[in-house]
Amino acid sequence: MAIAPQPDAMLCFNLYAASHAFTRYYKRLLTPLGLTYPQYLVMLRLHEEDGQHVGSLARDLCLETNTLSPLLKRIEALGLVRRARSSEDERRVDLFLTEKGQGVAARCAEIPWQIVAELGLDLAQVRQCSDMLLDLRARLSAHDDDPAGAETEAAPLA
Amino acid sequence: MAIAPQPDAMLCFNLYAASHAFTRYYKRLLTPLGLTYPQYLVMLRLHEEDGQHVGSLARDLCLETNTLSPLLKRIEALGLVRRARSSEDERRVDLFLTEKGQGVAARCAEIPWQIVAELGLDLAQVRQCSDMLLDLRARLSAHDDDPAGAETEAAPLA
DNA sequence: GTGCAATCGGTCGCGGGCGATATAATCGTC
DNA sequence: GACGATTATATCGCCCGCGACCGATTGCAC
Repeated sequence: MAIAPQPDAMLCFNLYAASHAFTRYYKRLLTPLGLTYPQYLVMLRLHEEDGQHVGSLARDLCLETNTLSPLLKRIEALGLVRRARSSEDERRVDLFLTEKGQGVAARCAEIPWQIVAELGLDLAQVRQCSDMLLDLRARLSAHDDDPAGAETEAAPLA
Repeated sequence: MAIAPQPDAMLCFNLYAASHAFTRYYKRLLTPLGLTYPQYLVMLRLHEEDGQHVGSLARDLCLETNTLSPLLKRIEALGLVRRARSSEDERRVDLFLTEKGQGVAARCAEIPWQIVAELGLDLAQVRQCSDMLLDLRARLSAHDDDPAGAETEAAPLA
């Protein structure tokens, strides 16, 4: 179909397309809560561990702080989180769920189970796929810092 | 690490994170060509099949035309493609690689092999993962039209 | 032919995602 | 205490990605 011949192009494109498809799928459940998918991820993380600061959240979600800053202001404007300069380190901004935010976060936490049921996903397969993606991500980020890997410089084509 | 307990949340987040990681990884190779990742996808498709129209490209790449229209104007401004109203159907806009565009597209087509080599990916595993993602995408889009579960949502149209 | 629905591509607005850059707080060293 | 380096967050600009909506073209009735 699309991007046919090259195996890696297939993989990367399938990641790209599946990720967008999942986000679209979530939208049906998130719009009633007034949230977008990245905002939902933030709520999930704060539901697990309240009082984190911006950088911690950025590391967990693999995002830059310049992505999170405006997003956090938006969900603050929705009355879901409170942002407060840390007293320990005035550079940091700690994030706390409001009472309303705790309610929304609790509803967010139910969504994944709902989706597994709806899609009829096999949990073992889900786990296997997740592991593959984790491995892939590790390989990708390993080459991030290590520009032009140790040996793989020549042979652009097998 | 992030989004721990729920298996689906793990899968969806891993998709999300791996997709972004791959895009970042590609950036190192695409920036020298002056392309972004979605622009690269368009070039790949036109390399495979020149003269497609906008809607065809949108279907192949799972994007909306309102995403592609500005993107196509950008790579037209780069001198890589030519946009022309179809003579058969004046509603359609056909897309053709310029001479410069053909050169860039040829270089794009080499990138996937380069990446497989760099990452040391196992082709069988890559294929397996791609297949899982395709299956997942099929399930997701199947539920797109089919609102919620099978719980008699009273489909508006038979 | 006339009229109307469907199709195609487009603009607009908004929310990401990130590179480059700015600002303030903290740390390390003197 | 002074001061440069580092760290944490934020701002700006650009490019997606898409929902909502628009104008033009086409096809299908009739």
